[in-house]
Amino acid sequence: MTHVSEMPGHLIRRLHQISTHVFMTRTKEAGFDLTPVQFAALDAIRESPGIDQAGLADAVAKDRATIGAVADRLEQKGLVSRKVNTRDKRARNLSLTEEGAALVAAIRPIVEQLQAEILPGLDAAEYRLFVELAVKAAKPAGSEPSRPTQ
Amino acid sequence: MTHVSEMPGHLIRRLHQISTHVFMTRTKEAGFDLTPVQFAALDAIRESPGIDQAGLADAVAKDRATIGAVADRLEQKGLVSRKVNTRDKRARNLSLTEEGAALVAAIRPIVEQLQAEILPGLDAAEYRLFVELAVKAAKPAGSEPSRPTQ
DNA sequence: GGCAAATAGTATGTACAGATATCATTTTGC
DNA sequence: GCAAAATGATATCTGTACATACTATTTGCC
Repeated sequence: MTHVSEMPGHLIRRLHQISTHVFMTRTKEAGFDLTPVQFAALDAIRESPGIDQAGLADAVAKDRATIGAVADRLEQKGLVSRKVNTRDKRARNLSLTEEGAALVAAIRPIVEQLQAEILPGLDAAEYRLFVELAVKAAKPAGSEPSRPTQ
Repeated sequence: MTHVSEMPGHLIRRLHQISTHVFMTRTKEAGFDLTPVQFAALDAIRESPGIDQAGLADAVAKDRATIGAVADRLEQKGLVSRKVNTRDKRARNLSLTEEGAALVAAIRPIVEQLQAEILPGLDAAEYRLFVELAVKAAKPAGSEPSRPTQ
């Protein structure tokens, strides 16, 4: 009988927890107050300025309700601006403020560096292997780039 | 420059999401209404009947506040009984009710089966490799069993 | 034996995370 | 061109998840 602690579900939950903790600790040390999801959202907006919330939800793999709340907080922090799309009045186009762009630029190197700390038990080769397997596992069923999300 | 979608932090968050979704879908299909954390807690109590909440928090790697809330819900569902420890009146000893024990026995095979679905993109060998790497990565710094958590 | 430190649990507040329902607006199907 | 379906966003609800602060109790130390 498999022990719960060796089931992928439990292991992944543990890693998620460690990952979040490392992120929060390191970024706070560096003087920032941002969650992993907020960072992911900012980075996605940087890559696709003017993206709407549904598009952002898709880009960071969250649902619209969650992204709405995240956008609220980012707007309140003055990192993101939200403008009603003139062509589709249902949609809100998101873009980084100057402050938001500066913050992403400053925090990105830190985030890249802390990745290694998320998997401290693995050596370089194992780390690469883990990432490779995780990418493969997290990819949606049809792996061909036939549906470019748009 | 590494893309966010290939950073361990993001990959792990995605996998966690998929994992939770598979768990909820499959167990609901089978007629159960239980979250992954609630299942983990029940299984830990089954393994250590009479464990207190701090011990349980340790066993499933959550903090005391979270476990208090989980225990509330499990008690309300009639799956767990909470008794004040007579020797230490601060502590509450948790054990499975008859209903709780029956539920764990019924749901455990389902949970074991759905694990494979969490990583659908991986073949058997890759799956085993992933679990091996995840176990290694999730293990606390000092890997020797010198500190048996008690 | 008595007081400080440690510990178990609870309460509160913030932030995801997803389900569901609702509303406004746009697209479509005919 | 208009009703119906689809879509973008918001609101609400449940459930983690953790930090911090607080109470009650126990333990350690002198």
